[in-house]
Amino acid sequence: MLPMGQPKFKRRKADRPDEIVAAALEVFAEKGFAAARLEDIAARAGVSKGAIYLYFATKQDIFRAVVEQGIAPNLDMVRASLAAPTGNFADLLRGLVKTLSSVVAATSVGGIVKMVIGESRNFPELAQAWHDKLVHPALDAMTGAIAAAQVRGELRPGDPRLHAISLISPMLVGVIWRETFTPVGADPIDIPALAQQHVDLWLRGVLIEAGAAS
Amino acid sequence: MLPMGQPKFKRRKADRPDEIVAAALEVFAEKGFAAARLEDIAARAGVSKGAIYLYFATKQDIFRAVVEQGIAPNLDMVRASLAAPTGNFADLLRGLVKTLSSVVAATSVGGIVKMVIGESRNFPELAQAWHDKLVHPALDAMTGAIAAAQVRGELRPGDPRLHAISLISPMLVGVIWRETFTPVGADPIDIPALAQQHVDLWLRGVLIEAGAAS
Amino acid sequence: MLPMGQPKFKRRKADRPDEIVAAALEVFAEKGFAAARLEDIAARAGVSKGAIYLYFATKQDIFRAVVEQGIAPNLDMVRASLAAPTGNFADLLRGLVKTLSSVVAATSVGGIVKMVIGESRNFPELAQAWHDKLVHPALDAMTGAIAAAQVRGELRPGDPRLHAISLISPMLVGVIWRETFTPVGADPIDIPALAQQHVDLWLRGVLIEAGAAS
Amino acid sequence: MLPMGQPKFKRRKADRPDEIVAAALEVFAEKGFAAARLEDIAARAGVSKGAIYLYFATKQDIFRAVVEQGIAPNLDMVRASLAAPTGNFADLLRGLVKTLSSVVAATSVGGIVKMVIGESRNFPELAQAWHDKLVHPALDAMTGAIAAAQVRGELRPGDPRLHAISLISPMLVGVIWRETFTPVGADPIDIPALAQQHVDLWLRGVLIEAGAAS
DNA sequence: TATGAATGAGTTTTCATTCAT
DNA sequence: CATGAATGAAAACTCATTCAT
Repeated sequence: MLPMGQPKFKRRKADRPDEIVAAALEVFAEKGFAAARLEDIAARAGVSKGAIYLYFATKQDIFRAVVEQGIAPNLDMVRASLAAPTGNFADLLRGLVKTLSSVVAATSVGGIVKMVIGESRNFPELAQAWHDKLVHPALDAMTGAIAAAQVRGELRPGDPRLHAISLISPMLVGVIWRETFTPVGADPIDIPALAQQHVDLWLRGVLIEAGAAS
Repeated sequence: MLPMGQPKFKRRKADRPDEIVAAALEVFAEKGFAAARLEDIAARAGVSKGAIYLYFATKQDIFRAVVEQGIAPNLDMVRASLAAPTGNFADLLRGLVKTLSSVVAATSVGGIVKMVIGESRNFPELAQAWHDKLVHPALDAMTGAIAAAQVRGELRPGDPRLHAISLISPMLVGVIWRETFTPVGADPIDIPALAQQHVDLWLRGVLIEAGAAS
Repeated sequence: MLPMGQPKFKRRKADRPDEIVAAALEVFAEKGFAAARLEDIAARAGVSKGAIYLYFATKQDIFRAVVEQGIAPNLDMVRASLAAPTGNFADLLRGLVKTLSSVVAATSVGGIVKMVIGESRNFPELAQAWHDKLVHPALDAMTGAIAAAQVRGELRPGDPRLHAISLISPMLVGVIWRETFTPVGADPIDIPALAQQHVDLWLRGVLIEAGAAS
Repeated sequence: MLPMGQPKFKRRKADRPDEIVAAALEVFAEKGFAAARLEDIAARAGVSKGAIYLYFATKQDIFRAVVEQGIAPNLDMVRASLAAPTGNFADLLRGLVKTLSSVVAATSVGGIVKMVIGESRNFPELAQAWHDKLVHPALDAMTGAIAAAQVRGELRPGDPRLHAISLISPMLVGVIWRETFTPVGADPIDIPALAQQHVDLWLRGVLIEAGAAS
């Protein structure tokens, strides 16, 4: 029996749950919920199978933690963008999209999005949480901003919610493409470039109208 | 009313595979591959578990059949749209999108798309087949049409592949939304309306420019 | 509907059971009872799976028929050998062994023996039938002949049953070797040569005794 | 009585595989490979079905382990016998046979031999391993010893390999008899007695020749 | 707390047997 | 009689979860 207790470099137990969730995210994103094996998650988190049950009661709980943990940071980002000073719409949008596309490129939202989509029928509560807490507020905010800009005469008329959807769709598709087709040899999509070109086009129109060149 | 009543016979070898694939599509789309139970597929197809193995060697084979069977009809649709008379780009596009959005609204592509995305890591061959046989050709054709229209001076410059992605993204997102969020109480997205407004906007631009006709 | 009945070359239905038994013998000998598939037997017999059930109620019944059908012809052979005129023992034995080893070389007893050995615990009735109807009578007859020859002073003393076993063992081992090791590349055993040399040796002794050369 | 009572603990990773192999040997020897149920093996080993899969990947692997584990100890025995001091052939042989027949009487080779014979077509690799590692070396050694004794003038001429086969056959048949016919009521064969009488006879000859010493 | 051997319920897969044609 | 599609009971195998250490 060692006289002086544990080695000081031992990982703090307080970090364990996060490490497990991080490992679980990888495995779930790769295999989906049902095909993911607790043993793989444990191995990737560097703990034993049994240790996982010290922090989570069931496999479903881990999954829930993973998906819910993906909400908060993105929610913050959305809130931050909404809190921007109300300049003109074009500038607002360009700023937002820049932030968004860098977040999307840098984080693992991709995997979580895949999971939310793929397991929406098996975990409706999670799809709902994602919708209610993240997707709907974000979409709502953007819809509101568009409507306001329309009222101000900055934007043409048109259903503002559909406009909002049009705006973010390519980025979402870019993420899905990266998760789905790039790994099997498809040409990658340059998400920031796509986002920028899309927004430019969206803002300026693509048809060259006689006498109305930009 | 049929003169002699429907045959209630069990022997229908020729029809079985399609019935099984149809049932499997429903179950796989709902649960994903791993969580789908052969027993459920069998029950929904109205056959016994054993009968499935008269037509498919493994569960994976059923899955493959489902996903591959989703390629051909859509491929035909793409081909048909490409064979359209070469009018001006706007008309071509409006026609294509109309077809596309009605197909998307009427068929079960939604479920298959979900499966392809969700199981892309577990069945890379299928993701690849979908990409190589359907997604890439379709995207390529659209990219070509856009590039041609740019050359003709109908469209502004810009990366034509990214343009093509921008164009179809909202429809894809609409389908995913329908599969993911509508079932948990989210406001549905009117896909045809979205598609039309998106195309209009894409073609005409959304910013009201001084001196530009509507 | 054909006016004149069946084509005359159609196989007589009376032959069917035998054909099935013959096919079953092959498959059972190769795979053993449990691993043999009815479908394989049917295919090898050139009939449908269903047809088998017109002649046999269960798979076990086919197996019983196969094993029992292996008894009768061999039993006849034993009887014939026993009915031989009581010459001196050596001649009797040489005749018997010649017959025996040619039978063994020409027929499929090998496979049946394998089956009887391998399935003796699963079908004790069959092991018993083989013992009671074939093995025991044959062994008994030979034991009797040896005992008689001992009484006549032709043979040295010794347990006659053990002597009988000694005598036939090499032939049995030869058959088992042929079924077991020859197919995996072992040098084959020349059963007739083995039988003859064994009997010669058995009759004459192998030690060269001083002053007693044959 | 053990001082502290037997540990009734479940955790015995090191012992499990052997316990499972021992249990499997019994079940396989009784039922054959295909008819043996994992559940029976597990029950006889005192573990759950699942525990077996902690040590063996498939049912076939267990079978292989059982059969291969039967090779080594017998191989040792053969080697030991061969290492005997080169006395005259008769003594060598009597020693060998004594060892052999006691081993055969005391161990479970019988069951394994049955399995090797019965499953030779389903597991050719195992039949081959038994032949190459055990049967062939043993037979070869004996063949060599016989040939040498012939050269020394101790033994009469004759194919030494067939001689070797003649010599061991009765013991093999004795084992098979014990496994096959004794359980269904046949008179048992006294294997050591059979072996001794066989060797005596083999060495001395059975025909009483005029003028020959006993 | 932490481990990982052990459990057993649940799933895929096989195949003897049935039965509609 | 004959067929072979269909059935469903049985068996191999997996893996989330428990628990002795």
